[in-house]
Amino acid sequence: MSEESNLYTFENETYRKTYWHTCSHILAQAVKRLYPEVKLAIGPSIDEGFYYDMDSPFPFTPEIMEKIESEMRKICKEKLKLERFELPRAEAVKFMEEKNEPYKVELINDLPEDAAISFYKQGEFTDLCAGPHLDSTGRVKGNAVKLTACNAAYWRGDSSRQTLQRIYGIAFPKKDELDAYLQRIEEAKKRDHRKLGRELGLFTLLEEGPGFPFFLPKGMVLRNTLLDYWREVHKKYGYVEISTPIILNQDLWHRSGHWDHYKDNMYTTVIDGEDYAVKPMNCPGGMLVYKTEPHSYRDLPLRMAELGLVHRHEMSGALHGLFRVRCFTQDDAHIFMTWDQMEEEIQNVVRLFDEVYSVFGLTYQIEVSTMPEDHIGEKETWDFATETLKRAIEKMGKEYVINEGDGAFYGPKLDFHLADSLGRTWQCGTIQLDMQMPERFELEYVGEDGGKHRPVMIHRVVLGSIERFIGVITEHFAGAFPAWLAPVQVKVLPVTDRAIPYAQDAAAQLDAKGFRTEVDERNEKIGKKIREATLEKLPYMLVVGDRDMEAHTVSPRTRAGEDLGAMSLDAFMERLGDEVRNKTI
RNA sequence: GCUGGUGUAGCUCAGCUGGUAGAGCAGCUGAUUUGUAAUCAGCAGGUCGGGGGUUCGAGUCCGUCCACCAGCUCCA
Repeated sequence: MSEESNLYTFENETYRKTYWHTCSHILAQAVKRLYPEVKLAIGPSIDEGFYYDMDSPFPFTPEIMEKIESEMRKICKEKLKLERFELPRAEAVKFMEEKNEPYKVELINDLPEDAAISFYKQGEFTDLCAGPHLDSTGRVKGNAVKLTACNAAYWRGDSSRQTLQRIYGIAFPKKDELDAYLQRIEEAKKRDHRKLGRELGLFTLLEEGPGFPFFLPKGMVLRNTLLDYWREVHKKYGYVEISTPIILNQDLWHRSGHWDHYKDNMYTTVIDGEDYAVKPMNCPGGMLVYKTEPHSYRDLPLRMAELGLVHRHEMSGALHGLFRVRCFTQDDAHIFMTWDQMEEEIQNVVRLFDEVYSVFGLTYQIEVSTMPEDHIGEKETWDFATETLKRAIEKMGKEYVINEGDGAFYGPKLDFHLADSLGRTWQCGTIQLDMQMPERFELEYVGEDGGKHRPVMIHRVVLGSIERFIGVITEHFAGAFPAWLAPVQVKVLPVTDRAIPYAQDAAAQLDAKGFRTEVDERNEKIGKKIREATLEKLPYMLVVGDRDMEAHTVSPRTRAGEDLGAMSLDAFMERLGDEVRNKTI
């Protein structure tokens, strides 16, 4: 596809963002027409739509939002020309002062000395804006504009400043595109892991422990199956497993630097008059294990994995289902190695990631997070570590984006953002390179030369948090987990009471082969049993009735509603066994 | 933590301007024995998120705390 051919279509990102940006001006104009007392802050386009932040003396209720929407439609019909002009700084400030727009005045004052100060005028409305914009409000299709939400946002994203009200909107060139978009949002709601988690009996969150999830029996089967697989993969990649305590004394946290950099998020306790803290990360425990015995260069790289339960005090407003909790299990590992093993070892970790993510059909984008303001260690060490991370993945042909200043306090990292089936992304895996902890804990190994040397370390998680990952795959699969993961793989449904013993016998055979099986012995019609088993989203139902008893068959049905017809139980078990072994998605 | 909203039976939700709670599903009991997405009937189930206040009287009004939801901030 040639570049110019799609320049003015909605698929072109630049055009789309320009379209949405003009929408945000139309939104502001509509609000100012209806409510002149509202003060305007900023209104950009975003990845999906646009918003405008405003300071309003009253909340924007749904009724008000509808009024604004219809005013926006009117403005589109008016086909107002958008005209750009510039003003010198002093006049620009005066212009916005006269309009009584204090936020705009602040924005102008903060613009760099040499910046052109530009405005866009449409009808009676003029806004400070760098542009670009569509040439007329008539270019926006009025009936395909929708204001989707109104929420709080801080002025300039600073939580210590004024709370503004942000109105979100979306717009498309065609009405049916808007409808399709809204339908996709509905679909995402149906997949919400909090709803599915309750319906499928996986986990629950209770008032007695906000942010501390309870796993229910079916959720535990899923979790343990996931962890069995995790252990299998890690064994294959040369890891050993350890477990370290949840509570450790406060001296340790001072030594590791966590106390200085992380104490606001840590739970503390006192034991026998001494201060302790509940671990928010597993690394210090890993350091102590490393130090329990001397190491030779022959031991390296030493890959120590730990399914570590950590607790972090997250702000109450940040909690969200299994995605953001206050206690979770990290599938952590600390890899100790020599400096010249770094690159190869990073690649070894990435290969493990690739293998695991592909099993779930998840794709990812890599972010390289660099040195944050709050950090330990020298800039040169950081630069070296950051370059090593980049080089390792570049050599594997991986692409990445830079996330400036978002590294951990002890080192830069590669973050793996997984995209689910709806295209939403979640940060799960991370690979962090650390030259600080080995220093602080005085880790050593004996080199080929017989001298003592300091190892470097990788912290890494693949799934990230087991809880979050279960949330992600619940939404990714919409609760219909692949057979190898499904808490119940087969439900046997006797048509009448006469078939119950036959059903129990089939279930016993399935069970003996290791398949997770249930029998629906209730006195209900087969249609109801099928309906309910389908809603439970389990992979297979086995209908068994008089005909099957006669012919020594079972009649499997998939959750997708496909009747596979009568077959022998052995034939069915072979089919299911293949699916489980191959981890078919 | 901040802004706005919500909180009624296990779940999904009714309950008008204040007059001490209702449905469907789930559960239990019984009838029914049924072949690919809901058989019928009966029974039981709630100090209406907590604790205050206003009132003759509060699920309904007011303040407060808690939890949840949307977002901001922060993050695995």
